[in-house]
Amino acid sequence: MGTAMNKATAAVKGERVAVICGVPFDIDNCPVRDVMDNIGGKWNSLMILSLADGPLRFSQLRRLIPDISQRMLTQTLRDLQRDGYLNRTVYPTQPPSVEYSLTDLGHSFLPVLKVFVDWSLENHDAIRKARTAFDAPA
Amino acid sequence: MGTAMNKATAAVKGERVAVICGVPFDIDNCPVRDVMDNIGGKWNSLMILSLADGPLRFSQLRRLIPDISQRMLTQTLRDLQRDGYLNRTVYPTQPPSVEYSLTDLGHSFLPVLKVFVDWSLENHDAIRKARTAFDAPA
DNA sequence: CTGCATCCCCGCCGATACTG
DNA sequence: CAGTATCGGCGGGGATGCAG
Repeated sequence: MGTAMNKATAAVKGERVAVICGVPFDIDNCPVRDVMDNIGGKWNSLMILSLADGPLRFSQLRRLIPDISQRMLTQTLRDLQRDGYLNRTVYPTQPPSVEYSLTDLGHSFLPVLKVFVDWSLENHDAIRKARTAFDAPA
Repeated sequence: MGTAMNKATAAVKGERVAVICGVPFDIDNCPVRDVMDNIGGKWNSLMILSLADGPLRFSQLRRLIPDISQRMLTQTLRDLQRDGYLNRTVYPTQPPSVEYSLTDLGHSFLPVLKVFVDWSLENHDAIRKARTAFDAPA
């Protein structure tokens, strides 16, 4: 869900806005899309949920989410920190330990995520059924 | 956010589950991830919102969301139909017209989306500020 | 322990052209 | 009007190895 755009179209169009449900959507700088980019990644929402109950260190997160690679763990954490969801605190021990915790912004997002999680759990079966029905040979 | 996995790792691992916030997350078949895949695409959520007020035809959607290509419009609509969010009704006129509308599942998702949209609008500035602060040269 | 660098595959998405 | 087909770029994300 990138906001990327080549220069040609960028030069032609100017601030196209779609008004949907009374909400103006700036196609080129859409808040919804922007947030979706942040938490739509493979591990991002899981990461925020993991820190809901308190700070965790890198290796703790690694153990909590068994299937993530170091690479993606590092990258996901950096992305979320960059967008203000996470704090990163380095303790100069030997060897060093790094603790991650939710910011106020991160905490404020938890209820949103909860609504999403609840709906997903409740409707996942229906979705899977719809999918297999659709894929069934006509 | 694909649930894809090569056979080697699939054979090795068996039903790893991470318990986060009291909710068990089946890493390999995670409802949250599955739903996120559905509506995390570039146009998907916008499409659902567009149909919130009532059914629309293909060309109407095209006009409503000016920057989408035919290809992505078709594909997005098919994906959402496949997962049960949308109905697709063909009227055998000349030339044919096709109408898209939300299913019950699609309607039930609107409140979830609204929570998400509201939060995004409210916190977009904070996120952008966090981002530029993070990107600022140390 | 925490992280970065590299290689590489694959799927999203755009642009363009063509069909009933 | 409502699609389908094809090509191609770009980025997400996994595997592996190295570093402080």
